[in-house]
Amino acid sequence: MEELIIQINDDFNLNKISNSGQCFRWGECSHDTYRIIAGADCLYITVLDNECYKLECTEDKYNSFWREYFDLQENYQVIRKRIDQEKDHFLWEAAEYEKGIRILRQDPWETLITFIISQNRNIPGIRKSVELLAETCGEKRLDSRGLEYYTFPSPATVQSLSEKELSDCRLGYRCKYVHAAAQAVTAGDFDLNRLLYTDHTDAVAALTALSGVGVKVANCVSLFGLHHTDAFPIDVWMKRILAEHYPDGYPYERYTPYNGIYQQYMFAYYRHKEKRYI
DNA sequence: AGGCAGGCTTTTA
DNA sequence: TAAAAGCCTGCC
Repeated sequence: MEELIIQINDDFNLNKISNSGQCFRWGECSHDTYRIIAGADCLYITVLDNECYKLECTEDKYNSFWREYFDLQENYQVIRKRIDQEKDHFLWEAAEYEKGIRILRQDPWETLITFIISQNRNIPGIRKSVELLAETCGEKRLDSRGLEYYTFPSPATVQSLSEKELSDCRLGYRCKYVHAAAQAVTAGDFDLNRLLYTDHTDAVAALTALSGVGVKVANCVSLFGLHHTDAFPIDVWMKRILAEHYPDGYPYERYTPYNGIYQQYMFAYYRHKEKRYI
């Protein structure tokens, strides 16, 4: 088995990332090991001492895929230190508590489908549907420990599914949204990768043109799938946070271009305080 | 025109 | 039974 030890001298907490609600195919194997499925790849990662981690992959695979996936070229300590403890105590406290969250660089297509599925559902339900979709039409592979996993299916593969096959993934009324998105991407009517190079406002405008993609889901895709770190998803929890802690308006300008990263700290922290882990 | 009520699949707690 | 990282349609 290929193994690699890396040291990460920055905020990086697997448990925080896993619980942050941006990824739905992370599995906790033990208190210190996670199995991560992303796109067509699977990785076991184990926490060691002194900011060191053991990755069950080759150095080439780390350099070509996982390093970028974890967004390791970005310095989150620097981003976190921009918060003024006096001016914005709630955000400061949230960031201190949720230190270790990073915005993963997930695949745009996988992120789009995942967040269409996410609407009006809790996290266990989202995980289940994503897994069923992968099992239905993803590719079966073996991970580094010889266990099976399913890759996330391509747009063409999802587009080829029947109504019943999608329905059996427990997608409910979202079936037609998932199918339409797969259709648009497969036909070339919708160029997701182009949106990697626009700003988040343009990306949100393009994404909301898709049926079943509203402003909230579009901002999630922009943030988690296109890595537009200024995207700021507002769901029911963020509405509560804004009403409770920013009754006179939220200072977006102060935090550009990292509004989305700060949003993640607040979202996770607030849910933690409300004891809503799922 | 733009805001709002009601409906939607299914799971989870 | 209500709520869940919502969105669409139809009505006013």
